[in-house]
Amino acid sequence: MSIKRIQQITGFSYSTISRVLNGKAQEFRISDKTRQAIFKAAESLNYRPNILARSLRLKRTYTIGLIVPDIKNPFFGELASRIEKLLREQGYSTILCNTNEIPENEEFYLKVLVDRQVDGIIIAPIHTKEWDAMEHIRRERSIVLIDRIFYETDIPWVTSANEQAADEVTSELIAIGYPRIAYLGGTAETYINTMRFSGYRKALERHSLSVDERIVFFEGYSPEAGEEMMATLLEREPDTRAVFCVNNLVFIGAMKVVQKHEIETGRSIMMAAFDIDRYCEIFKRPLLCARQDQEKLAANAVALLIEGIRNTVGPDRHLIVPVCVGRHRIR
Amino acid sequence: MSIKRIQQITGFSYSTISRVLNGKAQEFRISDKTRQAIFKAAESLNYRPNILARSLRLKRTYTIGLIVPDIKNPFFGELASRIEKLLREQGYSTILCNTNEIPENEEFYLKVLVDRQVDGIIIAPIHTKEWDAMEHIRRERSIVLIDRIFYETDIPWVTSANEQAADEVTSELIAIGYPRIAYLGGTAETYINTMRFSGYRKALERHSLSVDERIVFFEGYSPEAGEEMMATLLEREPDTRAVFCVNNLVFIGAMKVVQKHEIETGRSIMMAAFDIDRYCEIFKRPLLCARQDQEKLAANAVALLIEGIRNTVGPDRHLIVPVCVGRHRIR
DNA sequence: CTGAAAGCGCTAACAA
DNA sequence: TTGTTAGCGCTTTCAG
Repeated sequence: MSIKRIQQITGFSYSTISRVLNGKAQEFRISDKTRQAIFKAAESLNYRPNILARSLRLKRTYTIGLIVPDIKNPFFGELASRIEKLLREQGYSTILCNTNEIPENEEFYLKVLVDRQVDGIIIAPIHTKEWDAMEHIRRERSIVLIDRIFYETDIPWVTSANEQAADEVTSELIAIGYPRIAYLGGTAETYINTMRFSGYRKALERHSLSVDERIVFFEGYSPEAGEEMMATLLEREPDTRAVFCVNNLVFIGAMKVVQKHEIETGRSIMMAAFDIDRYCEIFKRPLLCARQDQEKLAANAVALLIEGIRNTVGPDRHLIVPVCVGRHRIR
Repeated sequence: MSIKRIQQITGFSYSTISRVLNGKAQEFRISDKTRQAIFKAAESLNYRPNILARSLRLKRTYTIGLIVPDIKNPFFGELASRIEKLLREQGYSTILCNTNEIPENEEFYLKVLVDRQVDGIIIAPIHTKEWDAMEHIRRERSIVLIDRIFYETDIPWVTSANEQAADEVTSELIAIGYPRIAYLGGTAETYINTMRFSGYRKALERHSLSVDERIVFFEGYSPEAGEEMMATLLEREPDTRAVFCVNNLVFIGAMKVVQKHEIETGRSIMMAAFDIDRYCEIFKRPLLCARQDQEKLAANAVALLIEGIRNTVGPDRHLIVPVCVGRHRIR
């Protein structure tokens, strides 16, 4: 009833009012006093356009869906925070979808977002490849993969240089005197795990070392998985000296076990992991960290998404963001 | 065009189709074969209702807004994760609004959510009291405050027993031999800081100790604030032995400084804070932690919100959730 | 048991 | 420069 209300007051028609309110006064050469009058009325009525009606008409909702596997993970927390901010600045609202690493949830949320007619979707998928529903959806909607991507797809994506960074981390560990490095990984077959493990393997091979399956684990990305893997590892190989964790959460879980072990045995273990820069600062122990560039990940994902929405797809729709590998020790 | 399409195929009218599709077949005693036919057509067309149109008509969007100060903070990350899940289970989608601790953003987001006609809003506010816009909004929309609340308001809220927990933490510190405890707090005047500081003060007073303003700081809730407060503290009082941090982030920042200090001086500092249970598990040092019950916070907030939406407000619209205080040391 | 038709609030094509 | 009007897709009276 709102535009109607303005029309009752000012006497101008729907269209004129709509035009003025949408900043098209110039375009339609609407007289200044008409414009003023409409603005005044709108203001006095505290007019707010009905976004639902507009969206229904325009078939654009200015809403995007963000699907992440675990918003509790500070890595995704920061990513979400950056993405949401950038989208907001472009006038979009963000619907948060937390899949909890459960593939069924991912499929479910995708449907929800389509039903809600979001203009686009940014997703860090659990699935490792495009499935039927997704293939269907992306034909009519802008989608961008972030962090975790599909091996072969022409869906735009942005991810980190996971393989290279894992390679660097492993090489560095070898260089500083740890030829035997355990690997605590995420779920097998998963993109992130595959790439990071591949980097780990390549570094070993370059140094004429080979992967020892007894110290390699693919259990999952959670603290619980980390704890379990580390416990099993130390049971099997109590004199482990170096461990590479696939992510921050696995690191957290592993550290629980490591701390106890170090106290009990007096032997220390060198730890390395992705995205533990926050922890690096507050541990007395030396740590090796591969730090993803969340700013670039988020910025590129949003840029690709908007390009998709505006149908102005650039040439580089697949981006790999460099990762910063660094040793750390409190001085 | 979708219901129209079904009507073209089946020949039944809009209303009949709408009724069947909304499960009102029984209510309107629609014949079985009509029902079947409509369902079949819907299925074959892969019919999905247009939520926008429905919302426009019904004036309900099945969307709620979640406003948090900092989604990067794992505390809010977990809270968001739980809230989103519970809402999802009730058929609601969640719009994420991250204010970044900036009051202007809060006001802005509130407007956005109203414009988007969300059915309700869950907010951990930065503002410390109801401001004009908010007062207006809550008349026509269900709002629930979580974590941070307003002192005097009849807006439903749920928060933790902050004062009591801070009191317990402080008493425990005193009991185990630390009569002189520094307090690293959040922004002054803020609800959380006020309550926790009050608990701290009460515990001291009960033990006939008084607050020493030289070791009390109200800088903010971020790691940066924590780092700065801790640095200033140690400059002023290099032989500080115990510190109480207002939250997990301040703790993180403070720990950076503490670690260095301990290495340089050989003197250790007893640390206590809210919501550092994750860290407790991975530090060798003893730690004292007040752990908020996020499950209850989230569940109650959602329950209150839904009550508000359904207009079935119960008697207890203001809830205080107990906090678990515990010492920790890796065995 | 089923249908006709109004209307949610807005935009835009077409007229004037 | 402004107005008329048709719809976007749905729900729901009111009328059979």
